Amino acid sequence: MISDIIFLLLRKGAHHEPKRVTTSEVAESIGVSQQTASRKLIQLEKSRQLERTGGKVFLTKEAISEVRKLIREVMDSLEGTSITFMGSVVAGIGEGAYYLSQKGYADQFSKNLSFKPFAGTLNVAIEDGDIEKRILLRQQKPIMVNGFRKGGRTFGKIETYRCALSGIPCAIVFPERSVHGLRVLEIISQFNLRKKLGLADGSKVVVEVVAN
Amino acid sequence: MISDIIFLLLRKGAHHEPKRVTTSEVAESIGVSQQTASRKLIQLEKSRQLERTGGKVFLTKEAISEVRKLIREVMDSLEGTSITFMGSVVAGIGEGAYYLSQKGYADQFSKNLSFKPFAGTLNVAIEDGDIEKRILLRQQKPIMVNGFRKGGRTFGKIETYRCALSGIPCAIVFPERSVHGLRVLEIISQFNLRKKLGLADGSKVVVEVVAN
DNA sequence: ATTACTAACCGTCGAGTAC
DNA sequence: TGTACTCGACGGTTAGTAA
Repeated sequence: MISDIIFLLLRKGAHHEPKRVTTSEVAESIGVSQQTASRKLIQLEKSRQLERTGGKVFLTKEAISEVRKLIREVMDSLEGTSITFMGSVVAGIGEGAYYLSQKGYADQFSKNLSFKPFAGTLNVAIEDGDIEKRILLRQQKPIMVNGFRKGGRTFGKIETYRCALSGIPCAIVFPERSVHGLRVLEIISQFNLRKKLGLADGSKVVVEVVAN
Repeated sequence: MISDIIFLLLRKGAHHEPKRVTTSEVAESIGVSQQTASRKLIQLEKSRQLERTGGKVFLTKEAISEVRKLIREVMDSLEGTSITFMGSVVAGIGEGAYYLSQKGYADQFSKNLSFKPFAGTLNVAIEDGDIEKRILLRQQKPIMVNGFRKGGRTFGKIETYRCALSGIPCAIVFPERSVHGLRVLEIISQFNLRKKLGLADGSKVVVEVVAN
């Protein structure tokens, strides 16, 4: 069983570098007393899941490895519930970037998808054989991003679905009035996917939809 | 905090369909008494994380949703923990080219890694300090390329990991029976990397592993 | 066989407190 | 400030056992 504290420290980034964390802080976060938090930290230190020096906490490789193992196991189990598209990168017309730069959308993406999107979409033309999967996907309940008005212009609502490209958390977006046909998926992510994954027009990609 | 039992049931596939699970089985798996397991199952049922009917257990959508949330959080945190090897190009013995020319492998590479590899591998000797990173890498879930038989010969399975050299998407391959020691990584790509990146024996390279 | 109750146990929790 | 010790009390755990 992986302790709550490990997940907390992971969220704090204590796997990268030692992070300053007080016992009261830990206590607050996991809902126990300062004393209990202190004791638990000592236990974790003894079992070599973390190291402490000068009030700073650092997760050991062993602990991270354990977490990775759990994640892998769970992902394997959850697999099969997912829809997978094969496709290739196609050029966009830069319109996605315009929409993503709108605060009205960006804030909602951050809130609902838990990442703030890079200002640009990756357009993926899916293989003919996978087009029916698109119908399947659209039958699922989307994560909604509401429309808004700004400067006399109306920005329509956007329906999104979480997905992953090469393990990177992304989202497929379906704007109310899409300029794309049924063959193209518009994908947003925290990163510039072309750069991060070394993609160019024509690059083959696999878009794995993960359930919300 | 997500209970051990939820992860156990997930591994059993109790999110797809009700699964037959006994309290003793659960007890054994999580290292408690049968009585405790029984109690915990009752608690989980009360908190609507699972449903039980006729000795079968079924995870609720709520529980699965919770797990997905955790997984997403952890993956986001782990992001950027990417492993990077420093190394230098070394001469190969041309064996890689022979393997890659085998249709049985090439097709799978195309499918699983989404590029059809150039018939030749780049061998990179990693720096001594980075050898432990190799262990770390091997703990991650590889992209599998299955073995096959052809003309009475057996070709073993290959475990691969996505990586990038100077932004070019590549893969590190670990054949089941490798001729290389722990110091050498075998890298494949769509391109002739020596040509494309102007590499010669001894050239320093950075191999960046990207999450699968 | 399996599940789940009761009862006694023991371990964990947190208040108080020293450092 | 913040950490970690002691110790009384509470709650979770297990053995025994009934259904």
